Amino acid sequence: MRVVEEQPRARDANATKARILAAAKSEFARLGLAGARVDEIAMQASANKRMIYHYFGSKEDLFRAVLVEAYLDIRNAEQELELDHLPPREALERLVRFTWAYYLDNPEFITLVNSANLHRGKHLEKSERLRTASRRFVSMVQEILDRGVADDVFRPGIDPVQLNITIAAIGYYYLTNRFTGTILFERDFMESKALEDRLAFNIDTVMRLVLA
Amino acid sequence: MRVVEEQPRARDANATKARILAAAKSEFARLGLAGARVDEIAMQASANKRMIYHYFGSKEDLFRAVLVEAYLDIRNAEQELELDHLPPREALERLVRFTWAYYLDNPEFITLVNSANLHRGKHLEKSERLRTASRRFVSMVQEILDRGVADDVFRPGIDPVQLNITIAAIGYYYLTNRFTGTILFERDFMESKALEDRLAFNIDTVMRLVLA
DNA sequence: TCAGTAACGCACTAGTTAGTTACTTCTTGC
DNA sequence: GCAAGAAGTAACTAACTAGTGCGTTACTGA
Repeated sequence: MRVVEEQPRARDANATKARILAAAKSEFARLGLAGARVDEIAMQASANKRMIYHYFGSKEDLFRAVLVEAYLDIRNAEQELELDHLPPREALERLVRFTWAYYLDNPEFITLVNSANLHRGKHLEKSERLRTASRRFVSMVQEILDRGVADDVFRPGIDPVQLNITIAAIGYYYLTNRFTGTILFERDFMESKALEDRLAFNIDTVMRLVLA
Repeated sequence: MRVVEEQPRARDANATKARILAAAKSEFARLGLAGARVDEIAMQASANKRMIYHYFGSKEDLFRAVLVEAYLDIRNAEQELELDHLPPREALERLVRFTWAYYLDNPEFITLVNSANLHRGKHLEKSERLRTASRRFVSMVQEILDRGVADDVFRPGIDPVQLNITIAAIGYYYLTNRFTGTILFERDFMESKALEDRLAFNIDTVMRLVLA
């Protein structure tokens, strides 16, 4: 007698791997490496826990895979900006707006990076793909700065890495510490007016930093 | 027969509490709330685990106590700066230098704040002492800005909270993400020259932001 | 001086957790 | 059409972990 039954899922290694990775990203972002539970990741991925060990080897290696993917995602998004088609001022402002929007739209990126650094970066070692992507990103900013200096709108001698760090910092810090910030400073950090104000302040900060 | 024996420790509730709190701060900073182990904290404090539950109630309440202490510590240090005796420019530069030095000298503060925010601030709720301390800090910066505007060295209309956040951000981000930063940007973030450069860049950033 | 109380410690428990064993089921290249 | 390997599953384990029960030891105030 054949009653209504769940179909066994079509077998698809790539899809299963992707579901595990997505569930892991969400759980590691929400609870950190130590706080996340492998069983919970398996459940969220609608996969068997054994599959996690089959595809990724260990909890730490899964975390490693999540981190690499998260970094490649943001570096890819940055490349799609095509800032070299814009005048230097517009290009830089667009980069500041993009960075801010990316953190807002991908809050798990921030907590993953925090977790990676809590563990002193040991899950990110020697990934040549990441280093290449970062190099390309720094060159992109360097080029904007060079064009700005040539046009006499930016002052010379600005280190593109320091500038990058600052652009990231002024958005990242506000968002990662929004909970303690909201409590200590008695204002809602996530209210839309507050977000607007912060973005405007950040654009102003960066422009005053680079303008000739 | 009395052989050589450990003396039972003199009983001192405050000392035991303080040792537990110090050990907890170190462990929570190093491993996060989920990663820290109550047994390890007890061992590091040379205390019995039972004492932790006696004095603090639970692992989460111990974490709460560590966080409140960490915030009160930095706010107290800030108050000792006595910036109101300095001309506005010097006062602001001193604040930037202080913030940077505090993070460098108290790296556990940064990871504790990150952990507090990973848990969405729920361990920091409704501490009136902290709110009072924060208010006093914002007033301090507001006063520097006001004096600067009166002296025509600072431009008017700067929000002291936004300025505070930025001053914290540009130091905090660099240091908290120094591990991934070192890997991605292929430079040692903690080398003394790198630290100097970053501080100089940050002072420059803040000055360009506020100067008239 | 001694009873009451606070500090302290041992040994345990109930529940969890990363990782594994031993198996079945599906898919694919020949 | 079928062998072989890959995908998938359930049940298990050994180690761990927050929290506790219950007893002992040192202070302290009356």
